[in-house]
Amino acid sequence: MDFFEQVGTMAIGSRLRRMSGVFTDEARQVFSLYGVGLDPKWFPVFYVLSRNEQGLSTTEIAEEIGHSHASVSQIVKAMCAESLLSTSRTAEDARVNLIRLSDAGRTLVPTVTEQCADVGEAIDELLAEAHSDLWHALADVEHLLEEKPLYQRVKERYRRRELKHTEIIDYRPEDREAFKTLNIEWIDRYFDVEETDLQQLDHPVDEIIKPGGHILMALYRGEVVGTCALIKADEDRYELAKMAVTDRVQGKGIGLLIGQAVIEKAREIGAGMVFLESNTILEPAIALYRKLGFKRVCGPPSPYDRCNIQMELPLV
Amino acid sequence: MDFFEQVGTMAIGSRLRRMSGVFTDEARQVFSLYGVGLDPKWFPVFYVLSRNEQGLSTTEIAEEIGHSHASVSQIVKAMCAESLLSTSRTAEDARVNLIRLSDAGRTLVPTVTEQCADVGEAIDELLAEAHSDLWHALADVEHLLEEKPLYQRVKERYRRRELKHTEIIDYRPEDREAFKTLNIEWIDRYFDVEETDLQQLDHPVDEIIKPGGHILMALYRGEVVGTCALIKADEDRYELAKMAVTDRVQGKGIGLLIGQAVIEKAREIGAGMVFLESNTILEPAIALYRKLGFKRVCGPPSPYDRCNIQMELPLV
DNA sequence: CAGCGATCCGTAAGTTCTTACGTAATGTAT
DNA sequence: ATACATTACGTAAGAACTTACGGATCGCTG
Repeated sequence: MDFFEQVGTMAIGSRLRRMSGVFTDEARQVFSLYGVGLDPKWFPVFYVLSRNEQGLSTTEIAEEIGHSHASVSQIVKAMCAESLLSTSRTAEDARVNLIRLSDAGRTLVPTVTEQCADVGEAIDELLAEAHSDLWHALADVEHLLEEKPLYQRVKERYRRRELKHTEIIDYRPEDREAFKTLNIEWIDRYFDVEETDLQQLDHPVDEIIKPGGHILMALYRGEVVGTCALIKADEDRYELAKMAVTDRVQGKGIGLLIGQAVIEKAREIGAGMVFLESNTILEPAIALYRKLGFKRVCGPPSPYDRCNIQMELPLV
Repeated sequence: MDFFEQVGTMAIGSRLRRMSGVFTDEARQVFSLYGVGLDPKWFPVFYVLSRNEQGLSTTEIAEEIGHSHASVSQIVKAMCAESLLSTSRTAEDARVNLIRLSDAGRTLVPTVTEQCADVGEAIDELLAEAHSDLWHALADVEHLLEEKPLYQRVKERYRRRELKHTEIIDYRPEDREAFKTLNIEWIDRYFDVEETDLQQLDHPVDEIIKPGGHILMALYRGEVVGTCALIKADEDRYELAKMAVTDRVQGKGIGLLIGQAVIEKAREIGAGMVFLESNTILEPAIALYRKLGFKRVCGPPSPYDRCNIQMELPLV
């Protein structure tokens, strides 16, 4: 059982579960000590009902105690079987089940109140003996997780790790095939490939690079997985286009990396601004552009049918 | 959901469970992020096997990760179905199922190791941001609960509370019936009622009080629930006998209270020592006597058949 | 007022453990 | 060597929730 020592904090989930199990077991004993015929799992329901004399609906109880409504429904059913509760449909709304303590249930309140006081004190004593404050630590962690879930924290690290295996390079002659495939792949999924597309995809050097543009390729573990072009519009303005990252490496932040590299490239060559055209149904892409600093603008109509949004990023 | 605020620390069990649920959900996402086909619940098993190249038995894994062997058995079955593990009976003992990672399983180790590192870091970061140290708080509480379980802590309070409703008084004429019933009740359960018993139980005043002894009665919420006699043996020595507490109020510490009162009474009347006779099958009683300070001695044979142990408590 | 989505609830089934139980293999005491 | 307790294991069933689903009922909309 030195498992926890070995894997350390990573096993915090299991550890919390185990500890909660310990408390559950203890609770069982405590409840039998006080001799009220109350199943420990009924306690939360009993408690909220004891301080809501006028009764509560299933959903209200569920929200109050943080269970699902189904769970409350089951507990209420069991407590009714012991005739601790009485239920009735409300007059105003025939859907809601108004639940309240029965007379039998109310007779338990004084004892349960005493029990609460004793248990509360005992736990306070327990927590006070510890060097670190478990109760506040739980509250802290709860808040911190709300602010930024663990998944996101891990993902940041994951990306950082994956980016070490990612490299952005300038277009090489052997990338011609990949440049085309990567783009066709996604255009085809959402739209029809247009003539303008094929023109550029088939002749990247003539159509993009020779006129003063650039093409960057993203390599992941040595393999081409993404691309993005910077097409010269005029002396000052460049278009970010033909951005594509293969599905296989989605979620590693490679899109962001190649986007940043393209903007960096634009700065290097003295561009005053970068613009792009896209479609609002490509939500992740739009989010990425926004993250890169692009703002939506209304410009002249696009040569592409599929575009319904224009964005730009001033560089000076 | 201000339930936790209202019931306070008493709901710590639920709170721990909820938090462990949050971590479990997060874990699910993290595991899918890294794309190893590993069910989060398999992780502990996978982990211990990854650092025990030579293989482990079901029970060994269970002990290591703190699950039941049945749980491990089920997990192993599932992992075998995905051919992540290989199992074989050992040569020395045909009962044990030697479990180890298969080749397929071993190929996951590097990725899982990376994942562990990332998750570990992320959680460390998370915990470091909190003001109180959750990890150490858990460890502290675990130790404190081992030392003195919650049940015991609550019980102390319960008894204290119940003792407020308990009162020890001197024998009154109207207690004659109760004095007899309380004693017959328990003697009858374990032994046969003897002639000596009946003599004293039927004539407590003549047999016990008039010869210089005392009888105390315990009242719980005004009702007689226990009794104990102090019988004069000679000028210096008194016998503690006829101690009985009704089942109904067992566990409230009333036995201890009445015992202490009897010893107090013995002190008052200048006794040099108190002795008693009992039977070792009455374990709770013996434990109580010990708690009162009595030590086992070997004395002259008892007039009661049922007695096989003698104890005494010097008062000076 | 018919139509339709939203809401409330109860039942069923699933999840992830656990305890209970039966079986086969070992140890051990007679 | 035979009987009996012990150990290791797997299966089944249970515990305490959850999610999924479907049936009523409501409120709104045209």
